[in-house]
Amino acid sequence: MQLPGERSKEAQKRLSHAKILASAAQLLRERGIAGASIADVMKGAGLTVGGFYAHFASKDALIDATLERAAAAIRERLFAQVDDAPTAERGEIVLTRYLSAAHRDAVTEGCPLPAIVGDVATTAHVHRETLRDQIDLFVSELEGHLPHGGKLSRRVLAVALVALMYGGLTLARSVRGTALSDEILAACRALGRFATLATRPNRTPQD
Amino acid sequence: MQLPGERSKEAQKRLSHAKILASAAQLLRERGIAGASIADVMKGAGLTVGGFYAHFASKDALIDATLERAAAAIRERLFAQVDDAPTAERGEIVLTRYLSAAHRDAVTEGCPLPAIVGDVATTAHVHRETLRDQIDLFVSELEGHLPHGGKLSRRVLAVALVALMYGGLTLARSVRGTALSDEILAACRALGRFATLATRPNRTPQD
DNA sequence: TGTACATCAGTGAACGCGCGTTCACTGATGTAC
DNA sequence: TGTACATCAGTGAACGCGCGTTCACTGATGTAC
Repeated sequence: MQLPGERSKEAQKRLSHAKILASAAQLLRERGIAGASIADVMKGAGLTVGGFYAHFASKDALIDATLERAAAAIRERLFAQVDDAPTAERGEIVLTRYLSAAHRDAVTEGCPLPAIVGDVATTAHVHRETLRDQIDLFVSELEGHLPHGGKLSRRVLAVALVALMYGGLTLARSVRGTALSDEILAACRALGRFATLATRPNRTPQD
Repeated sequence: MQLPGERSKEAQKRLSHAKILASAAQLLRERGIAGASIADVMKGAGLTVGGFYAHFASKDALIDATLERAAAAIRERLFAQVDDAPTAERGEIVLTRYLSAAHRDAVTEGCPLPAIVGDVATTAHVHRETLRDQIDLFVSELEGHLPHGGKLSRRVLAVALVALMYGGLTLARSVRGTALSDEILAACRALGRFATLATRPNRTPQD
C-alpha cells in the first residue's frame, strides 16, 4: 500500500533526478562544464556513474537542464522583493546584489553565467541556444524593473547592465583574493548606479 | 661561416619558440585553455609534441607566456593612434574598437580575456597572477586616455569599462550568430559612450 | 683543412590518468492471476 | 492472500579516447685539436 508522498518507484526516481540536478548545479557553478564530471555529479547525489543515463541522455543535456535551473534560481533571488522599492531604485538594488562580495564568494549558490559563458563562446557551442534564452530572460526581467524615460532605452540599459554585471562578477572572481577584485565590483556598481540613476536626471519618481 | 640573420642552432630555436607562441596565441583565443592542446599547438608551429618541453617547462608556463603576449598585442592595436584624437573622445574610440563586430568575429587576433577569464575564475587558478597583471595593464593604459573631471574618477571609470568591454564581448561571442549578439555589442557601446562623455557634461575639452 | 667527438632541438612512441559512455547484472518494486 | 513473473533504477567494471608529460633516439650543428 502506498501513502501519498511515500516512496514509490516513480517518486524515488524523481527524488534521484532532483538530487542529480542539485549536485550538478553546485559543481557546474564551482568548476565549470569540464570540471563537473558525471562521476562527481553522481557522487554528490549519493549515486554511482552508471545510473546517470536513466536520467539524462547525455552530459550536454544535463548541462542545459542545470543551466536553466540555476539561472531561474538566481533570477528569483536577484529580483526578490524588488517591487517593494521605488521604481528609480530597483535597478540599483539588483546591481548591488549581483555585484556584491557575497555573490562573488558564494559561487555554488550564485549565477551560472561565469561558469558557462566563456566555454560557450569558445568550444561549447551546443549550449548556445539555452544560454541565449537564459540571457534573454535575465535581460527582460531586469528591463521590467527599470524606469522609463532615461537617455538610454530600458532595453538597451538592461542589456548593457547584464553585460556589466556578468563581466564584473567574472573578472572579480578570476582575481579573487586580490585588491583588484573588490575594486572591480565597486567600480561596476558605481558605473551601473550612475547609468540607472543619472540617465533620468530631471524626473520625479512617480509610482 | 655564419652570416648575421642566417640560421644558427640558436637562431633556429628562437624561431621555433616564436612559432610555438604564435600558434598557441591563435589556438588559445580560439579554443580556450583546454582546447589548445600541446599536440595541436606544436602542429600549428610545424613541429611535433615531444619537442615542446625544450621550449616551455609545462603547459601552464605556455599559457602564461601566451596570455602576456596576446594581451600586449591587443593593447597595442586598441590604443593605436588614440592620442591623435581629442581627449574627450579617446575612451569612446577604444570602446568602439573593442566592442565591434569585427573584434567579436576575429577571435584569433583579438583579446585573450574571453578565452581565459572564465576558466581562471573556476578552476585554472594557476594563471590568476598573470591575469591580474594583464588586467591591471589594460586598466592603467585605458585610464591614461580618459579625461579628468568626470563624476566617476578616471580609475573607477577605467576599471568599470574594462569589465563592460570584457563582459559585452564575451557574451556577444557566446551567442554569436543571433540578433542578441549584435544587440549586446551596441548596448555596451551605448552605455560606455554615455559614461565616458556624459560624466563631464559642463566642461570644455582643453588639450 | 680534416677528423673525432659533444651538444641538443626535435621526433615519435609510450606512460598513466580522467573522462563520457556502455553494458551485463542486481534486487527492490509492481503486476497478473 | 499468495505466487510467479516483469520491470527498471541503480551498480560497477570496462570501453575507447585525448590529454600532459616522459624518454630513448636521431641527426644536424658546433667544438677541439
